[in-house]
Amino acid sequence: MIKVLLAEDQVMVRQGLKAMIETDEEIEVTGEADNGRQAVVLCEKQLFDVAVLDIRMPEMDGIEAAKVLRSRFPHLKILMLTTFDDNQYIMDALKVGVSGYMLKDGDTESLIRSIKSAIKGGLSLQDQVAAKVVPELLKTEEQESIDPTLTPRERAILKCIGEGLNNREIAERLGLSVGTVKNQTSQILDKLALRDRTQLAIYAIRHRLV
Amino acid sequence: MIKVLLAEDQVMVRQGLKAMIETDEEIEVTGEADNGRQAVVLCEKQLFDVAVLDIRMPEMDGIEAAKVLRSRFPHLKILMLTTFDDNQYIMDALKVGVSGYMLKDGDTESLIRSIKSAIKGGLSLQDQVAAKVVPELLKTEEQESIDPTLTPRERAILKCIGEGLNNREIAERLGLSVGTVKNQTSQILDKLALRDRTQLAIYAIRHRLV
DNA sequence: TTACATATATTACTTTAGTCATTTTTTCTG
DNA sequence: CAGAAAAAATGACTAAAGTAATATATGTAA
Repeated sequence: MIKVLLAEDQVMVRQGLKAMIETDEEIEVTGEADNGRQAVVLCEKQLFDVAVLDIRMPEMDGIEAAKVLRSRFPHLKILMLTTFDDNQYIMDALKVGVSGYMLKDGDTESLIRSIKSAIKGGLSLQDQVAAKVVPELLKTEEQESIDPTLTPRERAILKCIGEGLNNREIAERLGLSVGTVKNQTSQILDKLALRDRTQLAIYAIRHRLV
Repeated sequence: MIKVLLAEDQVMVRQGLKAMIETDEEIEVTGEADNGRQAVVLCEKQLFDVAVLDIRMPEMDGIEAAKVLRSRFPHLKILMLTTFDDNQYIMDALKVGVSGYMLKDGDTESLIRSIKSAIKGGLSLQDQVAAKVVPELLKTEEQESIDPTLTPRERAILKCIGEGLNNREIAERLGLSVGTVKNQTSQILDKLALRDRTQLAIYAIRHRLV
């Protein structure tokens, strides 16, 4: 039997959710809370498998509560529930490490499916939510392609610069003389049309060489 | 009626999928292909709403095909189908902009749900897939908190260094003398226990100051 | 007001980075 | 093997970065 804690400040919504959840005979709502703080207190007294938290609650909101619960009860799975598909909320929740994020206007089956999936280590994202959040996450992933005229040696040096090494350290690591490293660095600066190693380091990081 | 193109090299699997998909009376498989190239050719002749592509196919794989289809037929929604939940594949597919990524061992309903969701602009990620890929994407998002002992001025200078400015440029931008900028930089180096401005630039970027 | 802290500036100095012309060494290729 | 091409090294130089001690203004709390 899956024990669920339901935290939601609007009583009617909470009762509706409880009824929805308990249509499944493997799941049981064994705790209810009006806000995040109450949810945390309840978790200290009772054992739950899954906590379903509304994002917007008085006193302590869902994100805060999730953060606390994640650190104190690592095995507890957390599902966020909201009417808003606000990007920032989604990001925050994902960073905390919740097991799912669903909109309240979802249907009974998907809520139940999410609870069961959370137990198995899955992460439930409703399709509209995923469609919003994944492109957002990918933004930081994109990297412009690195200048192809750089030789492997030059790339190696550029990488070292991106790690913050000075010329002597680079020379040691690559088995070159300091003078050679300087010369190569000049070459790289030339090819990339940059001015100094600081700009090279920035370039290296932005192009994910390091 | 939703018109679906099904690209999958194993005939039996393809027929199985077709049967599964067509249990829904709103969806119809109006095209079948053995590989990515054929899929592209078919799309040039016929109009489809959704293309379901196997990742692994001879001649042209699903990712390649997806790339081509996305650029030539922007309104066509693409779902990737695979037996492997390989991280790299998922990333590649998401970067191309597919509308979903599902494992072949999924059930009929979820496949149909994904097709319908794709039409509406959703992005279907099975829970196991999302659980793998989202933490991966978040990795690059994390930023350690910046040293709180830095003064606002020092932060401003650090930011400038992170943009690749030299001391003269920083002095101009902030209305200081070059000497002051140097002194402040020394201060920052001291506080952050770093050695030179290159390492400062790296710090600035990693901490999302720039 | 005194005294103290803070921010900025100045000066003089050392070290590192970067440029450039030239040479040496290595590697490849006919 | 000869000779060209590429990679690495040298040395001499300039410019920029970084250090450190000290000076000057400005505001603020005792």
